[in-house]
Amino acid sequence: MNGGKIVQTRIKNLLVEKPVDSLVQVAGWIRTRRDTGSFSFLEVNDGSCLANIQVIAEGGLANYETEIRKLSAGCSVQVEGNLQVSPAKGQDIEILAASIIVVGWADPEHYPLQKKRHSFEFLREISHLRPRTNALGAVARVRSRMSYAVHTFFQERGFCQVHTPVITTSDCEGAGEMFQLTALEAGTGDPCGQEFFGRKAGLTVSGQLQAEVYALALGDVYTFGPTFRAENSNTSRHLAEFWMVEPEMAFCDLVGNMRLAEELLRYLLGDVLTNCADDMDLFDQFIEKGLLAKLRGMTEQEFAHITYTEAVDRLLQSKKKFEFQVRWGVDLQSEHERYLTEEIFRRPLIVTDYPAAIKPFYMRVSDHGRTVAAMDILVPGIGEIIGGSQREERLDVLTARMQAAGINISDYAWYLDLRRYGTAPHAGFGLGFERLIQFVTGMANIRETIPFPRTPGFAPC
RNA sequence: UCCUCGGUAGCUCAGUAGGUAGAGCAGGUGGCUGUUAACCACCUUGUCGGCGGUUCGAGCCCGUCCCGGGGAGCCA
Repeated sequence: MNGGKIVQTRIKNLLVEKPVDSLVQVAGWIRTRRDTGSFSFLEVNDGSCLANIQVIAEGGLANYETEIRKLSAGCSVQVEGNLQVSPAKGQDIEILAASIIVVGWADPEHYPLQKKRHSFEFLREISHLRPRTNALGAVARVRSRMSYAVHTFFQERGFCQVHTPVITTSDCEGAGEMFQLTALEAGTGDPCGQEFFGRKAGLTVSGQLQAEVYALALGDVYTFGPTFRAENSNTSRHLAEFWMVEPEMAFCDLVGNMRLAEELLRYLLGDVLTNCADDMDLFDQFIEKGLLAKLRGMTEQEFAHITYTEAVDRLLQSKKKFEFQVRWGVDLQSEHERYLTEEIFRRPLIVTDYPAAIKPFYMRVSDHGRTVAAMDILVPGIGEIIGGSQREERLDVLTARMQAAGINISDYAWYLDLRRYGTAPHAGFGLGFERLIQFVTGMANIRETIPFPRTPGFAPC
């Protein structure tokens, strides 16, 4: 170490390149130590990949008795030594240490992570340490790769990324409760925060309305950022803060919208299967048996597609007894959605053309006026993963719908201007990023798909 | 927010005719072995979720609150 960052090799590269008989240096955290009579085996993980590298620490090392025999899970070390072929089963290569520097100790009496498997509920209580586990580390790498793939997908297709605001004064109807913003100390003044922006402001529930602005200037755009919902919702599929991918395309209708959504999902699945193979194997083996087969099937098979009306018919025809009755004009319940995607079609399903009365003002009304050009993509196990629509581009129709919904037109003058000046058909959708990660990793609870989950009553750091 | 099941050692859990608690793993000590969920022996550990109540006596019964799982609503 001669100032600056320690120069070392990432374990991922060592395991791929296997530069046998060369001097290597790794830095990471001890997973386990096993002693033999005269030397010790250390499992070191540096987070670059799922696998550890085995380090042989011989008794002759200067700090063998004083330090190495005291190493335990969680300690950070810097190891230098010769990479050699391992004579025993279990690993191809290992490092015969020439020196091991203990960078940071982790008192085994108090370090909460043990060698054994922990419950995800417990790990959630130590969100600052859980990325050091195999499963949560794998989720973090998959999440990073998926994020990269989202950008690659859109950039390769000429989409322009737009950073839509986190603070907003316009509510995106039908997108849940908005967190309200204030600059005042609690209880000292206007609770709605009107003192700062001059009007009620909150954290965005969707970047869609602002994305529409840029779509009607740049053509194809997308936003990918944090989104907030103040709903008091406690399920394995909800977060108060989550990330959403929202493309918006000008001169595009519902068909083009559906095509893009399906293409995006299949691209992302293919990418992660190719580029996160080891992590995905872990999920397939320990989190959801058959996960890989399920995902591969999705990349090969086209999504099913039916209209809401057809979905209602199919549900009515089925002999299945539902808790909630199926009826045209009423939104599909979770049990209906799950039955459609898990039992009837057994693959991702796009449902389109919902009744206008149950959908927000911005969705394009059909000629007969009964339905809107909406689409939901349902996947087995998760339910709705994408929701989108063709937007209402006709000024008079949009204005009428907003008035019918009781929306203050003057607050949305800017939104109506998009229809007043050079309006164009356009469409887009929102993809819940964590729900996608949930689907891809097989994690049962969405709180394991984001580093620091925020849920009602839970935001520890 | 509603329904439902839970909260006991650091972790995962057992523990009802109400009589102040156990196991496995982890941790500590010693031994053994190119080990890899290592193994063998011994040892340590508890405001039984919080508060209140019933009772001579509560982990166990009652009330209430908090937290977690599953489901619902809401949604992505």
